[in-house]
Amino acid sequence: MEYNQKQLSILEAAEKLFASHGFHATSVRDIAHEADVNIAMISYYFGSKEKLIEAIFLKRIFAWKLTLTEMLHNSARSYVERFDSLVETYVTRVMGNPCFNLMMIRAQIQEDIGVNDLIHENKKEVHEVIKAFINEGQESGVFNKDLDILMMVNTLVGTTNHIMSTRHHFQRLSNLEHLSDNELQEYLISHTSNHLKNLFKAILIHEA
Amino acid sequence: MEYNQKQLSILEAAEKLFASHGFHATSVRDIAHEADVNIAMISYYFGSKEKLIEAIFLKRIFAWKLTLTEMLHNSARSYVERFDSLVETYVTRVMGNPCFNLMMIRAQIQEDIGVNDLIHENKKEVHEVIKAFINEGQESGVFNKDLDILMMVNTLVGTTNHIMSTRHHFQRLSNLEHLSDNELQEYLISHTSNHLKNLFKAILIHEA
DNA sequence: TTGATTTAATTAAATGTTTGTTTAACTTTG
DNA sequence: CAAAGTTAAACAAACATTTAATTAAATCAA
Repeated sequence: MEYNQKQLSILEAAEKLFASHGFHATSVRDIAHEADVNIAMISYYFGSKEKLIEAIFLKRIFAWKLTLTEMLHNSARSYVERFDSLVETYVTRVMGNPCFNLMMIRAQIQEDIGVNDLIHENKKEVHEVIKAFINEGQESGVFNKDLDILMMVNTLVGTTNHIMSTRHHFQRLSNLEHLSDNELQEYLISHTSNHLKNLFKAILIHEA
Repeated sequence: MEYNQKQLSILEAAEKLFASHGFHATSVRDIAHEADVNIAMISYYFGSKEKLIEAIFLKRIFAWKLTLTEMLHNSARSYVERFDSLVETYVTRVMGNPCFNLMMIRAQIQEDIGVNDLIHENKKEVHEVIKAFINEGQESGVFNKDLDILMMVNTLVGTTNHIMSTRHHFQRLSNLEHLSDNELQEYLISHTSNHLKNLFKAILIHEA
């Protein structure tokens, strides 16, 4: 799990190219060229194109699970604070790593890329953690009963991913074409997380 | 725009394969085999693999724009009824045509497939129609002011697409593995559209 | 520290498939 | 009998991966 500079160049280049052109449309030649290494280095270090994409996923998924669990178990903060922080952290993470998250979306859609089982296993664990947190908040009387937690998670993930993956359509539709990529990213983080927090608060803590 | 049986077989096979394996991972040989036609027929009828995918998009997009406009302009129904019908019709359409919608999602993510401009143009028109409808509802006092319509549309589209494209993950997480594909589809249509209607109603017609 | 020897890193070239598209011959149809 | 439909075979280009040769780095006894 420890990579040298050349391996990191390959991982970064692959993530970028897989994200914008897709796994199958990206040749190992393209990756080697983008990373400025010889073609054979990819087989030498990672074995194959398939194993390369697996390495990318394993690295990121592990880190996210850790962040999430620590955040929701932080009992120093109120349930509402922790929920807001969940939304904001998730949105920030997706908007901040568009390349990786586009890869992830594509891998879930595609049935033939080997990492699908890995992703499902991770989804399940993440869902359990969030469900446990919200149930705890319900028992302590902060959150409403009768919440469809799975649907809420799907709204969080679906909305955020959709806005991220079509952000340039969004930019044009909002007349924000004067913004730089970084400015757009900041804008999307604040607007998306505020929108979602409002939406969820309406069913989480207000009466029906 | 009028296709014979052989052309329809090709279109259907291509839609299915592009959806599950992606554009680049699907060879014209695969399509020819799935459609049970000779390889050369694809070039003969559609010119190229690129023009084949364009034909698929043009056919579907035109039909959806027509349905939507007619529905929202039907002044015999109340604003709330028309809004509910918008949500329900959209969800039904996405869940009912997973192949095509997976293709659409992928095309938006991928920058190199030629249909991206076509999709953006369509998105813009659809957004204008929905915006005009909601503004009308606001002026007649049915809907709240200060709505971020673009964010709402992104939540509708993002949530629905996400649930559709990860429906088998969803099925496992909900312990619904005993359902057939058709039963699952029915379940997803009703649950997703009810969830979204509730969510939107909380910010559309209830006070802040 | 030196020099011998092994290991790891790197390369250009070659390998054998698979790709999208075309061709030229053949059959069916109006 | 010409036009449209259909086919198997052929095409060059691009593909992922391997090979064999070369260089750099590491190891270690003297």
